[in-house]
Amino acid sequence: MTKRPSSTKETRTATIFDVAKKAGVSYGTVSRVINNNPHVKTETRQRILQAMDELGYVVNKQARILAGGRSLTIGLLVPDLGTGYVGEIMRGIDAELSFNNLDLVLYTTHRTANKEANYIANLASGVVEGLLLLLPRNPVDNISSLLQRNFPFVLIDHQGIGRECPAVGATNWQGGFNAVEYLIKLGHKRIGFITGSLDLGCSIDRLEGYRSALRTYHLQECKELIYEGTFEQTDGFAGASTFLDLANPPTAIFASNDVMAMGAMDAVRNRGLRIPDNISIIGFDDIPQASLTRPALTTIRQPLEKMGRVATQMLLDLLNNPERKGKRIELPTELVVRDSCISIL
Amino acid sequence: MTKRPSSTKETRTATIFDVAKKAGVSYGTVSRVINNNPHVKTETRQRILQAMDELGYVVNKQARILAGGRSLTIGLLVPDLGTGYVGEIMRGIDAELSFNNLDLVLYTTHRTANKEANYIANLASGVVEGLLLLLPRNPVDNISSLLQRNFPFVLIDHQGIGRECPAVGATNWQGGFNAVEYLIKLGHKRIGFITGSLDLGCSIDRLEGYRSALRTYHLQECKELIYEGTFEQTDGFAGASTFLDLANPPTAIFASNDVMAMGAMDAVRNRGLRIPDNISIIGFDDIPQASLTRPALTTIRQPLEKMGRVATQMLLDLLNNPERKGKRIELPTELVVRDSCISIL
DNA sequence: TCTATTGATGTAAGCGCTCACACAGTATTT
DNA sequence: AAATACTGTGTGAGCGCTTACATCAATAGA
Repeated sequence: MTKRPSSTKETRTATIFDVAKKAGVSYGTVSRVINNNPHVKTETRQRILQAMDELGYVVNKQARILAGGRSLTIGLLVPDLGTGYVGEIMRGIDAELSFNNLDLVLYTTHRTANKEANYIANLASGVVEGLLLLLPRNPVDNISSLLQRNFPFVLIDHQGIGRECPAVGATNWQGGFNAVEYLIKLGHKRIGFITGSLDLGCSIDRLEGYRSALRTYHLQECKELIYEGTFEQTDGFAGASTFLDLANPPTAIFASNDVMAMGAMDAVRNRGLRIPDNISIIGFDDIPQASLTRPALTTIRQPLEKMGRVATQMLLDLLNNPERKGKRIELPTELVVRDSCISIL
Repeated sequence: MTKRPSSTKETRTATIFDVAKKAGVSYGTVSRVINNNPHVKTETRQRILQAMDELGYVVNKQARILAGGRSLTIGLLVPDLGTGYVGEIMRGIDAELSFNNLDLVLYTTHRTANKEANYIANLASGVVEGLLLLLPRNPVDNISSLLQRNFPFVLIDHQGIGRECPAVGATNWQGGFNAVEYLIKLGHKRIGFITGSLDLGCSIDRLEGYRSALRTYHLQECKELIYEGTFEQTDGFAGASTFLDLANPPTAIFASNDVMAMGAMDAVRNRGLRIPDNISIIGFDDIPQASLTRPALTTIRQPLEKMGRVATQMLLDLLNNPERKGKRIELPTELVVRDSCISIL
């Protein structure tokens, strides 16, 4: 309960009253300038701006929010930190926010799971103006609560519930299709697929893309060539191992994300096999590590950084136009050919 | 300037007054309960707590800060996002903060570079109670400003100015020494060293560790075997390339961080040489990618996640005991042997 | 038994701001 | 020329809380 230095006399920071006094106007006018209210004479505005500058005045965010103003900060809810995936998206968000002079409050899921009330209250008390939800774990609860409160938010890399939510994703179906098509054109006929968590729409879409490509090229879908994973490296390892144990193992493996692809690479090497000579591997995401593996991983690039950017823009748009109903945007994926796939024709 | 739903009548959240009314006490007493003031009868406290619970009351942070209370959030200043290095440290910070029920506001350097005033003002107005500075770019300015304001902060992976600052780092000297000692014991006599940014204390320390190890084992330090980098992958590539152009190239390269080590690996492979057969490479950090490279990178592990944790604990300690003068803590580094170094004895 | 101390509560003031309203002055309309 | 609009500004109230002080009862010390 220590008193902050800022509240002691000596370090007092300037308030609108100080500015008003210095500029010879009332505090109300200063407030108008702060809020870009047009009803201020240009000359007066100049004078106030100058006074602010000389005093080093900066608006007190707490007071502003409390009085009903804007907080100019948005919240970001992420499942966890430290994976390249989240980092990339955050970079995009940060860049966009920075450009618009907004602050970022970070919430991690494990935290808010315990303190749901607190987190909701933060929203309610205006700490953040809007929310960016990155791959939320228990989306239905959160989202319906937000919808009900009419609180602005954008989902990232998540389908939302009932497609009614503002969301930014990638063309997962197309990406899956392209990956498999690429392998097929390389001559592969037996292609193993390691899925992501099937409770996530993106995973389903990638799976459907895989299936569709097989159908398009008149290949039979084999049950034993689909392994259900959860986006973890160990799933990739296990999936690939399972495939290699098959009597008739696949000649190529498509993993629903890069991390699992790396796990698969490990499994393959573990058997003394070589990539891509003995088996081709393709991933999904193009996280920064993908180009660093040996062999460098061929993958479907999701524009993660851009997804962050676009989602943020969308949220800002929603904030400025509350009546607007956010829609779902899908950013195109792209095949990035590196060294982990080979033609067997 | 849209009004938040929270300020409309229908969605009004409960205030201390609502709680007070429900519990049949005055708002002051409710405030006491919130702030753990001992002067409340246990029975009364129970009643208030229950009322809070029933009303779903949560304290309004803005009002609390404005009135002079604690914000319960701390700020984190990072140079950028998306590298494994920052992510790992953030994980530690987040875990510790989460444990203590504190929120996190994220500032990235590029942003605050432009908006220095804003950032300082945020501090002054109590948005954050303390600050964690991760590898600040222009540390002298920031730090002296913070010291002068007597504002609580902790440096991470940075020496500070004049060793007077609370800081958490790793045993960079020892780590550098151990890396080189390991190579020497493997029989290497010509060891190239790629430095980090030499304006950072940690880089200097690693360099000194390198030198000290050479001296200890009676090896001559060669000017041409020290390449000055800036922690970027391209520096690793350039440094290794330079070494390989030497008439008498080194048999091992020690890079001041893993990212540069990866760059060096690329350069080596680019010449058609093999790691570790033709040249051994050792890094520093042990970022998550390090174990994914081929061959897996031998490196000096910095306990990044732990550094984040410890720094956070230190900051919390500082907040609770303002009179205490934070000291510098160095966490031990550790040699992680993987596959990128080989004995040439 | 009377005063000093502490415990438990209530109350006033104010943190720095925004918003709604009031009101003067100027411009535009009829 | 009067009515109507706007422009530009000042003022009051209040956001939800903490803090300092006031109050009053209960206990302790003399």
